[in-house]
Amino acid sequence: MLEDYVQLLKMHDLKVTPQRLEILKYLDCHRTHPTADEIYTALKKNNPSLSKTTVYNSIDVLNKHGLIVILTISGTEKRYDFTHAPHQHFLCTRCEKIMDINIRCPNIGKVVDEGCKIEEVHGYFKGICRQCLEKQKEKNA
Amino acid sequence: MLEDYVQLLKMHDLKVTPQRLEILKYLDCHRTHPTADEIYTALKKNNPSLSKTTVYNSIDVLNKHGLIVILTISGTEKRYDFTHAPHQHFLCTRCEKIMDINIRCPNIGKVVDEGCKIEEVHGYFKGICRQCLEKQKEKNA
DNA sequence: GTTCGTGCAAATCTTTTGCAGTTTC
DNA sequence: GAAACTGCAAAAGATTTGCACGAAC
Repeated sequence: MLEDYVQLLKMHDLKVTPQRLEILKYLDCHRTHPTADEIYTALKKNNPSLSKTTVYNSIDVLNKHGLIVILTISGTEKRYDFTHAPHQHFLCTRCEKIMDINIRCPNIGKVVDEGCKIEEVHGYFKGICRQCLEKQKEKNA
Repeated sequence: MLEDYVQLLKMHDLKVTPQRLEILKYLDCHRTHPTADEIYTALKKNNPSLSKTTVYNSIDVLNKHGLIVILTISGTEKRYDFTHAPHQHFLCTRCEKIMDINIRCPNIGKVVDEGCKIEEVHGYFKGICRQCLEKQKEKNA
């Protein structure tokens, strides 16, 4: 519901603008870790005046308020994730797809030994995804 | 020993060039996760003809052969780490320093459930480091 | 009405590419 | 001597900045 995003923004004392609502909604509905450019291109269709600066600006505030997470698993561009249940990410180095994975690792996030305050935890795994492995198998056969 | 780096390169069937030796040595001796620019600036002092392209080229082959690891914990630029014992990284969002941390997480790297082949594991933690926390405490006092 | 957000153009920063000349093996 | 490496200049790609106008509260 769009009203949910309105509430979400208000809860964080953020001004409610159509652009922010659309970006939030897009990220909530597309858990595919899109780039800024992908968000921009997708939303531009229904809002031709949208600018990339606004996408970056909005991403920045939404992230600062914890509504979205920035992924740096791909070194070349940032990707964005609607904030939801903790999970890790897997990048296939063959097809470049990024997918959510769940790894049981009870110790993650519990490191306070060294006296530092941990606010964000990112588990990034890289390798070859099932589809790509299977494609290779077929090829070899 | 410089001879060690020569052997390391030869073991991987890589041509031994002064630039590669220097870069390897630099990363081995400076476990501070430097950027390409930091490596370049540091090595340029003793080798004024060094080019940034060579730094990037060398980094690329060394990484492809597993001698160094690329860190994407900072979204803005890549950082490099001489390959050694598995460990995780912590980025202080206040002072921007990146440090090694060790987290006991026996499950990490053992995910083959989903049928994907994991080749690299990166644990990135972000927050505020001890020094910055203490600085803040003093300020508040 | 004031504060904050949007969008344009230009700038910045990191990394990549094409290519001629040089080095390694 | 062939193949690979280096370094220059230019290009590419992502993100940021300055600023005028407009929207939200």
